[in-house]
Amino acid sequence: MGRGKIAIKRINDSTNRQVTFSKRRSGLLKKARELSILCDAEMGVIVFSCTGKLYDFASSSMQSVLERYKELRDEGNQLFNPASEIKSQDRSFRKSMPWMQRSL
Amino acid sequence: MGRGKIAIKRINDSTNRQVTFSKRRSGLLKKARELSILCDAEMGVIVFSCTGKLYDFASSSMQSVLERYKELRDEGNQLFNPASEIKSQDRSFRKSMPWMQRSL
DNA sequence: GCCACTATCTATAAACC
DNA sequence: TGGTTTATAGATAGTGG
Repeated sequence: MGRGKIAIKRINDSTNRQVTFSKRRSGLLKKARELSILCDAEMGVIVFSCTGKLYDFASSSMQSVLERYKELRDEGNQLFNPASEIKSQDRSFRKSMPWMQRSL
Repeated sequence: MGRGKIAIKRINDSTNRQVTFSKRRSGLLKKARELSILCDAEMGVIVFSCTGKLYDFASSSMQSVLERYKELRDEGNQLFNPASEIKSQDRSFRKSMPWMQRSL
């Protein structure tokens, strides 16, 4: 969008990259906020800038989103009950996440 | 965007809400992917539909994003070293997140 | 590195299959 | 219920201060 079309690849010029990051980051967070409100969806967005600064959005609270994410991952993992029904998921989220076990 | 303008408030009609969710979710994930590539930013997006289905995107891996998020939260919390320098953050992320302590 | 402008590009609300 | 089309709203690339 804008005066010219750009290819989706890393922007080499750091100044331009920073400007684009600022613009698109705010656009992304706005879209996230709108989606959560319009569709009553729980969601979270976490973004780190190149300089390590954090920007985020959570419809409820990030804690709630991450807890729910972890629960769904645990279910998908079926670490302790491999025979039980597996909830359908679109993508490959059934990989083990031992680093998150017992964190709550 | 579209034939008509809509207010940013919960869509009451469930069919319409579902359609909008589907469209805007894919748009959001696309934007997230573009931002991460264009600006070389590490990021993660987690979305739950009304029906509880999970959709997400992570530039690297969700594990990496969440670990980094936790680390930054811990720094900001300064739970064990309140006198040390506090990294600047835009928003109110310095609330305690005891539920995440010692999870890694 | 940040705000304003605006020509253009993209996302999407409705309509239609 | 899920794709396709189309007009329009919205996002943003390039530019200037």
